[in-house]
Amino acid sequence: MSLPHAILTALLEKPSSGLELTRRFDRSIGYFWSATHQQIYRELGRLEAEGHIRALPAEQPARGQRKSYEVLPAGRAELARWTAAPQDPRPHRDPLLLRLRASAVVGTAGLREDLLRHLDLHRRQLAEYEEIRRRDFPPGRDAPEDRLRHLVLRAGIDLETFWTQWLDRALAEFDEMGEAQVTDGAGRADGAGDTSARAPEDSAS
Amino acid sequence: MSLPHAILTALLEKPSSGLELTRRFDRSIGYFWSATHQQIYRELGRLEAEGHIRALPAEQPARGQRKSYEVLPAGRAELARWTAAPQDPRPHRDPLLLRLRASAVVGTAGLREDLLRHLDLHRRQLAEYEEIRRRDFPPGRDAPEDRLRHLVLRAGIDLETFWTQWLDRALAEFDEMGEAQVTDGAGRADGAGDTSARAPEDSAS
DNA sequence: TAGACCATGTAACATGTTACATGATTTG
DNA sequence: CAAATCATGTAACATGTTACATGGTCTA
Repeated sequence: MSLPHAILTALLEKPSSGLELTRRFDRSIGYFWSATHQQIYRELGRLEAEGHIRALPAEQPARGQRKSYEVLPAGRAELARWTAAPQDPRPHRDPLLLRLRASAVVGTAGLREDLLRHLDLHRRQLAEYEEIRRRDFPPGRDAPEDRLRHLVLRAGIDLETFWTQWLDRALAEFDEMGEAQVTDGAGRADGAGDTSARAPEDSAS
Repeated sequence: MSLPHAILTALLEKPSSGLELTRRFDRSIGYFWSATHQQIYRELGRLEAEGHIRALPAEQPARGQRKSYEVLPAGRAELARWTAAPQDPRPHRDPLLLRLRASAVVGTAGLREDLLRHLDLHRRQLAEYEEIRRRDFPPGRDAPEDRLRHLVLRAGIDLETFWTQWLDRALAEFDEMGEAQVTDGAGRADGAGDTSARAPEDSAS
């Protein structure tokens, strides 16, 4: 239920064509709500059908011609409604944590390299956010809109900081485990294995 | 591509029926890969069809009868393969950050209460994780599997810590903005509004 | 024996992903 | 004018969500 509202926000900030939106989703908005161009075109169609946006009049016809959209009053009202309505936090879904947990059962083979790769990616993302911060939020601006957007950016910075720190620690643990490491993996995929590998968390009642 | 692997991990830790899995997904595994019972039953069916798991023989017939599953060698091998294979981090999707950004354009009405509510929810989750940590990871255990699972738990703890801190700060900002607050919202949904509300991040290139 | 809950499922739909198609514009 | 790239889309599929259905077991 969020993609249309992400698009409405982006269009209110600046009327755009589908491709422009796609590019902006690769930069700013997409940092916390990503979308592919297929999703965006599909959603633009729906939003137009619902009367929330309209194509800017510029006598452009069919395929291959760019088409810009702007938000209509009904769209703005819908966005305001959605923003004000309470919403529960959505549950996390993180494959990397899942793989780590799986590795406690089937072995850590291959994982370390990918942790390193992720660490690098998160460091780059962090650097990118900090560059944006330097550029767009110099000390002393405090229009409410700037404060709100700065707050969002700080969430991104703090999240990436968390990941880099956590991955550092994870890698340190991997190194400490050293030889004692569970490198089993497919080695005994013959299934004669123990099923005693219960995870502690499940011990709860 | 992760749900089947989450289920394989859970079943390796302990063979279970669909409902038992559902409950465990509400507790431990589900903290970083949630799933409803419908998803779980659908996926159990597929995993069985693929020969990755099998129902434990216990002459239980049709509907309404519990059916336990265990992982077969092929399933364990598939899990090991998946765990070792590199995977890119998936992009974030966070409606709350989106709403905050939208509020820079359509007003902050209603948001503060929901931030408070989220703060409360994250504090509770944090307390729950710390309770699990006290119970299951007393100092001095260092079997590799425990270390790996502890690492995962710490990611949960650190993430919830991040959210509580960030929400604290966000609420402080809201209070500072005070009267100057953008409480507009539907107030001028007549659409005569400014479209000059460009977000700084978009100024790139 | 009626109602609550346990346990497994079906169906319909919404959202997200991947692969491909098509016309327009630019550039060598 | 051929090839690359821009811009908009279609189709098929995978995943996730919501609402409901069905039979079994327990308890007042």
